[in-house]
Amino acid sequence: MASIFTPLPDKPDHNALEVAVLERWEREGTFEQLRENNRGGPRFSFIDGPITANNPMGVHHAWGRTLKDVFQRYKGLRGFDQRYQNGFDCQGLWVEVEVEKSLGLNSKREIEEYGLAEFAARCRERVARFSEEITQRSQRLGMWMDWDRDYYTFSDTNIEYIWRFLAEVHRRGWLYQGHRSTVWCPRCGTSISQHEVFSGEYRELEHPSLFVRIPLRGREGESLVIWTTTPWTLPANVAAAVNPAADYGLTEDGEWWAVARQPDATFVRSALGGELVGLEYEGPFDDVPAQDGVVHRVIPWEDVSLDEGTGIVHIAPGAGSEDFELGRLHDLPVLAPLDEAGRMLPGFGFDGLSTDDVARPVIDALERRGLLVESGTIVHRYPTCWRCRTPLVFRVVDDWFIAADEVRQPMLDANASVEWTPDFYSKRMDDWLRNMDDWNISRKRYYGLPLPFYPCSCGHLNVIGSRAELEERAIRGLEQLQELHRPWIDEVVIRCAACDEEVQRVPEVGDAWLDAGIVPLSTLGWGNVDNVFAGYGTGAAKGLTLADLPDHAYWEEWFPADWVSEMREQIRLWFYSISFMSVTLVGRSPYKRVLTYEKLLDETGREMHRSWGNAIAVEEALERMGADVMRWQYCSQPPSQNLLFGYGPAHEIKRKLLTLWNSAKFLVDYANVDTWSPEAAILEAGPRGELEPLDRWLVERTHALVVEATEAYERWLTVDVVRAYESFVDDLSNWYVRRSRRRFWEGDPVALGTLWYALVQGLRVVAPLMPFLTDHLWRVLTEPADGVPSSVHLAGWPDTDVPDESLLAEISELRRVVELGRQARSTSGLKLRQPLRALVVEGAPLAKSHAAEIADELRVRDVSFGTVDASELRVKPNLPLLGPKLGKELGTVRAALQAGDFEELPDGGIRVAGHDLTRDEVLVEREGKDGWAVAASDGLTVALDLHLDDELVRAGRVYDLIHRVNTMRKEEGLELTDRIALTLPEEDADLLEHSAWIARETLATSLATGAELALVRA
RNA sequence: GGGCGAUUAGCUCAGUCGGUUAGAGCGCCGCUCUGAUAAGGCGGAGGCCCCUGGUUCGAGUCCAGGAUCGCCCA
Repeated sequence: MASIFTPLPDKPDHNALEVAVLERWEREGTFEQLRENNRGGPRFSFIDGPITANNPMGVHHAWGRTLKDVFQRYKGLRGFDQRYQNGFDCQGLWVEVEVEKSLGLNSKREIEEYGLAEFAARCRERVARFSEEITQRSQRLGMWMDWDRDYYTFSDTNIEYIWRFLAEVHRRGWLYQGHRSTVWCPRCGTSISQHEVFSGEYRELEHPSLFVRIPLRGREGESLVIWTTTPWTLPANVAAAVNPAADYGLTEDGEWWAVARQPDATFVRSALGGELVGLEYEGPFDDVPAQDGVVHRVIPWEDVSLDEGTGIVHIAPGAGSEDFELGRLHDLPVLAPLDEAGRMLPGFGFDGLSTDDVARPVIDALERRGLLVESGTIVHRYPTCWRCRTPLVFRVVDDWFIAADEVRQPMLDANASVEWTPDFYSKRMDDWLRNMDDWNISRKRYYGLPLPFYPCSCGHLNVIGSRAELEERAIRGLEQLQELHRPWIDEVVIRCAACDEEVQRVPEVGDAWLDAGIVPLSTLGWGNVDNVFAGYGTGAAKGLTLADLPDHAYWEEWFPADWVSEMREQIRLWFYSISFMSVTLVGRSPYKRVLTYEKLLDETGREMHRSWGNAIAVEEALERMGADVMRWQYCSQPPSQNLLFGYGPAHEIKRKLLTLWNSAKFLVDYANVDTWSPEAAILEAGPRGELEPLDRWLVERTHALVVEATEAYERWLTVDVVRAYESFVDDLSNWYVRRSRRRFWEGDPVALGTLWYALVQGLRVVAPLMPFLTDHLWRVLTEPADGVPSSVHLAGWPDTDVPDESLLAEISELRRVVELGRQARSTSGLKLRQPLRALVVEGAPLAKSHAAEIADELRVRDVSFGTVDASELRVKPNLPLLGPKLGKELGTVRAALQAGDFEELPDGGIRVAGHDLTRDEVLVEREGKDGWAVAASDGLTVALDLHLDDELVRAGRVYDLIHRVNTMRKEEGLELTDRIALTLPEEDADLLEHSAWIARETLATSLATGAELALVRA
């Protein structure tokens, strides 16, 4: 006879199962069906922060992508219409650097020799390749997205939207070209913006540590001592800063130090910093041409630290950002010593040397002239480039900036309306916004957003806001403009709006966060007149995507996002840039809610690094643990903490999932034996027939799960879904199934129906987290029932019936009784196979109706509820009741109770320290009773009668015998249903009075006695 | 220096509205089950809940100060 349910193997093969489910989704168009079902439903707008299509996807990406998928799936189950648009970040420094590496180029000069058009082609190829790879991995992870309609930030459409933003920024007067000190990567040859600096790593680096004497003019024999870790900045020195409020002292050697820095020194003279201000000194490299005419002065600076160095700070406005700001304040000359590649410019005495190479000659020169007080090294944290890990330097260059001051408050206001998960991140966003500098948007590079700035020699800055405007104002170059990228865009020359002269574009490209930041406007068609089918795939994105360019009405519907989710560092990156651009253009936050999360580390808590050998590749994880297990691991994590990811935790999860699997397998196996099959009606109405209390409990327990899980999803906390579900499975398996085994062996349809209901409802609740296993089990469990959706993902959300709390409380009290009973048994030294006569329970009124279950669970003949007659009585105050009632008196009462200084009243109350307390106001526990095992906790006491008689001992032997026989059955390889002929040894002949019992439990068709215990298949 | 977090068992973490003997998983020890078996169940050992003050009848929990760690900004 054919099985009703497809039998399940002993354990799941996650990888194979997931691949099969993926094929089924594909074959049956499951995702398309879901979208079709939800079309026209309420909208849930999610906007995807773009993933860089530049490298393979990592397990840390898989975390974020899992969360995105989980909540879209949840909303899908709840009937929400969604866009499911994935995004790729496609241009900027990150792509360039990887392409450079793969081509073996290592400088800007080499890129230019290679040719910009060719270089751009290689960049696009890389994006095409990795967007495809990331798509495949994401699909394997179970991510449901509209994969043919991704947005690519290098599309001309996206670029045009950014132009429009920049034109608006210019119109408001926020755009300026700044001659400023910026953080610079000497290898990449470009500046790094404030938010990028901290994306790079601070590395422990060893640098020189120099104490240098600079002689004061007009004060023979007196010098200031300064400290620096960057010798290359010394030739650019123009001033020395002192803390005006600090004490300085002159040593016997004629050196000025902050007193705080030389606590043990003897000073021949002392002065406040303020008194030193204005003094002139000889610079350390006055002889170099760049220093011609520079007068070196002492200036005041409140921020001079007295915690390190000498308390006198060397100032080089051309080589440090604070120095530059101070220089402006005090009108100091700016000597910029470095070229684009971080090498010393002519005129500083060390032509062409790198910042590292210059250290030695500088030290030697100082030494020679007797200016070196001390030379050593220091290991300190130093910022490095976020792409190539080269240590960064400061350079004074012309960069383009967007002034942030006017948009700061509106952005703060917008953030005030955003709901953050976890909520404290809102404060971090505020902090970032309050401190944000002007946005450095230009990069002196090649493959990126072409900044549409055309500064004319007449002084007018032309900013082009669209391709149409460009075409209208172009004089030449349009014919070869295949896309809005270098080198083609550089050939287009326009006419100046002010003076009609020809103007060329600046060579700079834009910060990649402009590309990602415009997405809430560009992908949704803000301000666009007509929907353009497949209209987003323009320029470099042509052929990569079929995404539409929607019209403005669509934008109105889908903006702002109901929800976005990215990792924490996106606060200063994507959350910042989308907010900046949306607040500027449309005056409001582009998202209403955010889920953000911490960092992914290896399972021992170390960062993952390929070179450390502890990185886990996505493919390997998918194969070895499977997508569901990965996803479960991600979802188990509170988002405010680092996730420790690895195979160890994965193994634990597999074991937990095995409990679920076994519960399902248990149902399938016995239903197949008993030819029970489910009906679709159970899904909505619950199990049918005469439900036992335990069945009703499982139904309510299931309702409680649905309610808990729903609340957790609504709070965007997957970890609470996981906890709720794991506890549910534990209850289902270790209480319901274990308590109900016999009913399944007997084919009880009510038990089968109840378990089926609980399992299937449970699957629905975690389907978003674990889409494969749930759908596989759903299919196996629902196939025999007509009219059930073909996939759990099409089944919608279960009704959130309010669970019957009183029934749940009843069972939880029952379980406490059993737990204490087990504790009592374990202290008694009598094994569970030995039945006992009696158990007395005190303090568990709710469990009364479950006496039979308690008896069975603890293998006790008689369970009674009443007072345990024990030698010791322990009474404790019921604090939540007595605290408010007694106030300060509570201490006295408590002490008296503890000391045993009380008397029992006839009604069960307690008289203590002049107070009559009712039965409810105290917790009574008892212990110590001869011949009994007593256990107590939280006002609940159980006492187990340990006296044995012949009848009990014989019954214990029967249990032992049954156990031995069943072990033998298994060893002989008998099937569950095989019948046997059983022979008992002569000495057990007295057990034959229980032959019916023995026969039933061992499936024996005949019992006899013989020389030894034996069985044969009947 | 400013901001945001964290600190609970050997490890990783829960801890509800302030309430009685502070929990779980892993690891360790012991027991048990043998119709989940490279599993399951039960029990045990293992805690200065970072420190100091305060509020309170009562503080792991609330408040203040400090320490240490992490992150963000100077």
